[in-house]
Amino acid sequence: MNNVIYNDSIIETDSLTFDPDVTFDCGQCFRWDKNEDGSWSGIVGTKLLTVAKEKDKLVISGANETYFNKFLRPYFDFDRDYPAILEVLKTDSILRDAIDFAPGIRILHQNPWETLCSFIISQNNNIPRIKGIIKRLCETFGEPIDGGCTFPSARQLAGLSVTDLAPLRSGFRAKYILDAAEKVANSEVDLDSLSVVPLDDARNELMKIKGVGPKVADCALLFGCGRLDAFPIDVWIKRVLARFYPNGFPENLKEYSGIAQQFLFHYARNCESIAKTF
DNA sequence: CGCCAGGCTTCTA
DNA sequence: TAGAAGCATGGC
Repeated sequence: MNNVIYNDSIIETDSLTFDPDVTFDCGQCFRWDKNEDGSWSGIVGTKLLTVAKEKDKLVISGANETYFNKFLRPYFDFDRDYPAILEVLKTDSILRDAIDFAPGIRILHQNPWETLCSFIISQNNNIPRIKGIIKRLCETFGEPIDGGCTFPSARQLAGLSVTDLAPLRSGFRAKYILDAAEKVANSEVDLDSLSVVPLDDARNELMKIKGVGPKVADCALLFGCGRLDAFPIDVWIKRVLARFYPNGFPENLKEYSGIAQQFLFHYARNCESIAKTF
């Protein structure tokens, strides 16, 4: 996206290809919260950011220019040509409806460890409680920063016990979090390789962790490793596939099937005329 | 009270 | 090797 302007600690971009209301609320991230004035605040790395709509622009504050270029540009995937990708996806009639329903969804490129850990917590769970567990995880084991806490690293969690994690109230998932932390901290699972190796190899690498199956692995790959070809299949996507793609998802769109998945997920759950028929 | 929540592991036939 | 049960917790 070339219409991103840095201006005295404020980043302006257009609101056409980035709508915070759907991007932050479509189930891909858990550390952004809506403020009373309609803006969003969330922690990315070591900074608390705020994203606010102003007319047809978005204003992102909380980062200096160096931080923006090094961390936020990749996080928001600002250098990817979303309009061009969406044009291709819209050659499919179902995707055209899904994209028109909420055109401002972007796939965030989050930290791989944070994403993996978050989606381990997400299993058989609902979004408000997922956010609560993650909040307590950061407050208990992360580092304090201005306005909140960082997400604890795998190294910070490795070596802890299930009893140590009791304050999170994460239930049966605590042992999975610890297994992930240990395997990542001792390099038994190599997160750095996941963005470059073949997709199946990346999934199998992640599934060495207890409590990580195909769905959690694909979410970590799509939302945390920039693997836009990863296609997480949950109950909603299963319904979409069964009804709209009985012969399988179009082969020619697989390169960006992860982006397509997120539009379909949001569409199936939030478009009333579709959701109520499932 | 029972059911469900962006699943996965374990048990069973 | 498919299919169901069990899993912690909390909201409704």
